[in-house]
Amino acid sequence: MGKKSKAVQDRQNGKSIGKKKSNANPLKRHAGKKTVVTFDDHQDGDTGDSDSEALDHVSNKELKTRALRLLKGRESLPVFQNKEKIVSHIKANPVTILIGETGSGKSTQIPQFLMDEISPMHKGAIAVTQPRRVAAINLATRVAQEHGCRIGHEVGYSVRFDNKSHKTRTKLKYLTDGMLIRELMLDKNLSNYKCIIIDEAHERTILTDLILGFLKELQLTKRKDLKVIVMSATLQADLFSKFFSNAPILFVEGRKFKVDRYYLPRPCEDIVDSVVRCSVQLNSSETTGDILCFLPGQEEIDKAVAILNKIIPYLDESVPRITAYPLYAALPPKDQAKVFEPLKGFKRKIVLATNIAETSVTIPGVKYVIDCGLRKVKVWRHQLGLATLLTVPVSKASVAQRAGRAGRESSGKCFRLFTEADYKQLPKQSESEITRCEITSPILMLKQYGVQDIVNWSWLEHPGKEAIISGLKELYELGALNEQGRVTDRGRKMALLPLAPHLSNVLIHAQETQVLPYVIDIVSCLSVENLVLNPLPEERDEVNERRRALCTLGSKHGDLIMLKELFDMYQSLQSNSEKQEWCKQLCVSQRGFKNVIKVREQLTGYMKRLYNEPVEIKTKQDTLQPEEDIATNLLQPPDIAGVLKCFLYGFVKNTAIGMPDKSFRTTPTGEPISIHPSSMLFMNSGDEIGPCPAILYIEHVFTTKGYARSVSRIELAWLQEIASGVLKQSTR
DNA sequence: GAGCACTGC
Repeated sequence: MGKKSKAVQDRQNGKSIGKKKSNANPLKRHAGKKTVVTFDDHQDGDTGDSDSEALDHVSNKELKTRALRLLKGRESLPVFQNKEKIVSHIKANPVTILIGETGSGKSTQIPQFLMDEISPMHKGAIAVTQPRRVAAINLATRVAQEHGCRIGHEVGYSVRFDNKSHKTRTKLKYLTDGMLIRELMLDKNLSNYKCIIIDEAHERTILTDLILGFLKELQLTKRKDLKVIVMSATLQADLFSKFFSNAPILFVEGRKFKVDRYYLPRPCEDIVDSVVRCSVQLNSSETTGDILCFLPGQEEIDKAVAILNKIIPYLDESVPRITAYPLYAALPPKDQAKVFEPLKGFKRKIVLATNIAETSVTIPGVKYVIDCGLRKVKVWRHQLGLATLLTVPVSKASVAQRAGRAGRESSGKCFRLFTEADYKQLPKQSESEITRCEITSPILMLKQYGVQDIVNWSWLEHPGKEAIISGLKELYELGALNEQGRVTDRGRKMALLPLAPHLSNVLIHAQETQVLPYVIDIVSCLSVENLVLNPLPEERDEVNERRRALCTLGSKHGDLIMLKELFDMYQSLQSNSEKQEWCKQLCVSQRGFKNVIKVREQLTGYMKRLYNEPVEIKTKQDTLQPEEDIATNLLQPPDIAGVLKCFLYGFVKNTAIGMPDKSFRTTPTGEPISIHPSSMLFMNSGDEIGPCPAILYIEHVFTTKGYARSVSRIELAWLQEIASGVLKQSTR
């Protein structure tokens, strides 16, 4: 059904493919000359990424044949059998809540049904949002194959730094929820779309929650014709249904294998110990299949791996040889990749992972799951203005998701390191992001969109009045909102930058004080996660020493300046192998630095547009200098003051004053705060410039005590200069 | 003397 029309569409597109290629790669490399980003809704195909169309040599006929071959597999998916029912249901209702279990094929098939079946009278495309980039790219790639077209034509995707979609030609677009929010800001009515599908809505990310609120309001006002489908894997259906005035719920069962669940007869005392015991026992009793263990954090994982490695030599010859792998986000990508390598011979993988393996990473070959039932979660305290990192029990939904990891390829077993009674006590769902995070950025988005009354907006789940008020206050203090609560010119700029409002403000000040080229590098580094990695305990001291020796300014002025020094050094290295070796030596992520370059290009483009003037960007040649020169030429001490003062404009509240006993107390509340051991300034004796009179930090996290992360040394005079200015503004 | 997980034209 509808296959013929697809073929026709493809033939029509055959011509434009060649044309596309000829103007596909004009830009890149020379950052000084071009702007990658524009503020226009310019969705044309890929913007010149060199990996563009690997399928170019394949004929349209061949694409069709390949699609036909995939059809059999599609037809066996559970959603396919219910196609008629699903489609007629969606046609009849403005909002459909679709509960599809994993393996039902909902994310790939339903959008394709709608592509064929929604009346062509309805102009516009179908958008499918995903919380993660890789998912959006993978789904789009798969669906393009099934549909028999090239990626970026009828089927495409749009994620940060990578857009393979066409404004008019693309009929089905997979995008990250962040990208759809961006599109909403530019086109408040989403007039290019006839249907929006929100996938993985049960994950309840802040951005998905926001989109659902926007969609509800749109449907009530300017887009009564807009179809909305909310897809969710587990039971949060009632919440979504109620939110969309009791929209009907559709269930589609999945196709997964049976997973047997086992509980402990009584609670365990030490989860690391229990995980190790359980996996070793499992290794002796079961012959095939790998083991995936969920532990709350890096500390527990490293411990468990160390214990397993000690035990391995003593294992009986008759049982498979164990290889233990840690898996968490802060691990260098190379080590992360090891969990995917198949083992040869009489061997078994034991992967010890954080929550990363619950949704983001799927490990093939897993037949057994050991779940300690805990995870770490960051909770923002609005009253205190700091984040706390807590170890908490997971939800029933999470526990089910984790167990499901054992039944992806065949039937499996899941061992829960808690009692069945404890299981029954678990909350149904985890606390959603919107209720536990800082929401300055979402509030600014809403304001910029034109929402006046934030408290009474159509929140899927209300973040709480307190959170909204502290967010509004914060935005006012940053100069993003005026006394009437309206977005200022500065606020408009801040909303357009893909950064937290605090960092946007830093960038704006940098522009105003002519230090943008330095500051933009540091801000880019800060917005890339896991750039500076944590060395393993045995290499920790060496790595710290190397960093200290290379970053001479950073060791005096702190982590922000260190980031700049590291980035300059990275850029100055010629060959890839040199870069690789350098990254390894300093325990920093090469992939991270590649992202820094992308972020910097994007931010540079935005700043250029915002100020309508060229921003001076150093080309490779400008930053190419030996390490000594970086210290002498690139950042002179007066510049450092100027650079750090910019950060003070975004983070005045994140400052602490040095006490005579070398401890620090925060300026807003006088709480004690310690410099995090990962900081350059940790154990800093002050050297020739004396102990820090005050510090500025990007993050304040409470774990065992209050820690300042990404710390810089500042002078009391700067603090007085800037704090009084900010104070004046906020008390006016 | 320590680091849950995502994401943004």
